[in-house]
Amino acid sequence: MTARRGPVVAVVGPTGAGKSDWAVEIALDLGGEIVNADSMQLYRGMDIGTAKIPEGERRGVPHHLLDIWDVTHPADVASYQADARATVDRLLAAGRVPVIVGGSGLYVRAVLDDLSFPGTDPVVRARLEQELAEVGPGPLHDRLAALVPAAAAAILPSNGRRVVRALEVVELTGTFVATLPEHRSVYDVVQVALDRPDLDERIAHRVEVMWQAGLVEEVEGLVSRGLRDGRTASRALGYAQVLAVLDGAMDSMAEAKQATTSATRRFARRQRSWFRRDPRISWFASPDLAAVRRLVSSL
RNA sequence: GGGCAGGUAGCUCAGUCGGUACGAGCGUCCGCCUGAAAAGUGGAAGGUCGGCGGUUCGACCCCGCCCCUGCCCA
Repeated sequence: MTARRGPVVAVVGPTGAGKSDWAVEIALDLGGEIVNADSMQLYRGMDIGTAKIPEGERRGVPHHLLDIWDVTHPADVASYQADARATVDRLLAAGRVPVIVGGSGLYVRAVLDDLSFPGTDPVVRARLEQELAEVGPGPLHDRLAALVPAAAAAILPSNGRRVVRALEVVELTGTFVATLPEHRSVYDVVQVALDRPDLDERIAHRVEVMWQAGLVEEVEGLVSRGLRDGRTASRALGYAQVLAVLDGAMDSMAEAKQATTSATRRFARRQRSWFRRDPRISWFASPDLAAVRRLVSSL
């Protein structure tokens, strides 16, 4: 493992709080560059619905790991981790401050913390998923319990997704650890979270603006590039709902908009509970540049 | 003024031939999360069943009056 070094800044928190803009300010202030840690902004062409910061608002600050995947590419934390680590290391070597920004909790941890992902095997995975579809999660969980009791105890029998992955890893490596490691970083990092008391209203407004800005057209354009086949991209908030209307599964765009708003709020709550358990994070209700500067200099 | 339908969880609604509300979805709150993570998943808290009175051993469910909402007729 690499020796601890930095500084690295991470701007996290629920969606719609204004992380991107604050991160640009921070980068400008510290001589840094942005490293994206938002799983959906990794996709090329998904701009409006992911609220990707427009070129014109980046104020000259280089942004890395935006638009690196095609919509058909299934998201993959492990490969993201490799890319992000390489980027961060390169920036540090150049004397720049990496400013990691994003609301994908697992992705942020994959960059900052000592997480190493066991391998994967498409064949094994496909077989297990097929089995899951046929018999449901119960029997698979029973099997996991026989193989690695501790892992089974930590994973609920109803969570087919996790059970499948656990079985896959067991098949590949002989065991599986079903709990996340300590919150300990491999870098000297300052993590700040931005949240807002009026986040729900902001989200509703943001969704409204996305539709006005042409989200529907964006989705239509992406469909021709294979969005429907994108395992991850097709499920993105806003995109999934527009697709549902285009496919006739949902009646109207008004309904899609409403569904997007409530799903986004639900997502924001999940993000909060993810980041809340990380004791290293300092929370802010509005951007505070001076506070970040202070935290960085006290590293 | 008359008629009809309805007033049950924060919201939309189920439900009970009179015997402790089996409620559901959404929302809210809390939690989990190692190669799909804007995904996946578990739990909890919320109801004096519109008001008052009556019948009854017992009413949210029956009767009366009243209030409110919607529709219809005048």
